[in-house]
Amino acid sequence: MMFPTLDPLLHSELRLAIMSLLISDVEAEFPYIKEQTGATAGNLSVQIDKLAAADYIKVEKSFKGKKPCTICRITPTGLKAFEDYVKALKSYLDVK
Amino acid sequence: MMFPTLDPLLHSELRLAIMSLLISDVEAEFPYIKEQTGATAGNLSVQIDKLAAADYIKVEKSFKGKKPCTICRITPTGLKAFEDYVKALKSYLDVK
DNA sequence: TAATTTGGTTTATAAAATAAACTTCTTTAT
DNA sequence: ATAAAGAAGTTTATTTTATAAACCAAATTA
Repeated sequence: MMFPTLDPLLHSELRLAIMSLLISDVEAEFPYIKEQTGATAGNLSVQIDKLAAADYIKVEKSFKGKKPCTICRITPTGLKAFEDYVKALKSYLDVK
Repeated sequence: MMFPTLDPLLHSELRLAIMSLLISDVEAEFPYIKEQTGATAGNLSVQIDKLAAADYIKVEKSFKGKKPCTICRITPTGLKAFEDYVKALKSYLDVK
């Protein structure tokens, strides 16, 4: 096949946005990701779980004062996957 | 929202591959697209229909000798959509 | 003439995305 | 002190999408 497969975990608008954020921001809290992506909390929760299950991100739960706080960070695996995804996408986009 | 929405019609591996082919090749026959994308005929047929329904491509059916022949071409609408999609994607990928 | 191949379409199933409903705890207002 | 509202998520249900399997008609090959 001339087109490489696109990692289905990354080929999703919301998950890609999450990863994109985590690459530039190093770490981000749930509400911040929610605000930046415009996603609903439910959708975001589900997609974060999927990324975490694949070890693309790490999720750390703690308390900020009395409130629960969920922090996400990208992993080396996730970074590699993102880079590979971008590379693969280029085969589709660099049409010349 | 800081991430633009990605046209769901294009944010699909197979449909994107089809569009990518049609941009470089101007026109392509069903079996050629099938071979280049590695898709099954059924899947390809469905996805071509969706692109045609949105007027992203035009499908022309004829006969080549005795055999049916399905030719696909991208439309100006499709080209515009593809360009917009690429532009939108860059917001996700150009992480710096 | 029977089996196989070509060129597809239609239908059914599996997987994914998304939203709606719910939970727990906190803060604010009465 | 208590009720209402808000924050921070999770769980579950629904819808959509992708994909494969089954099918069909005509042509070719054995």
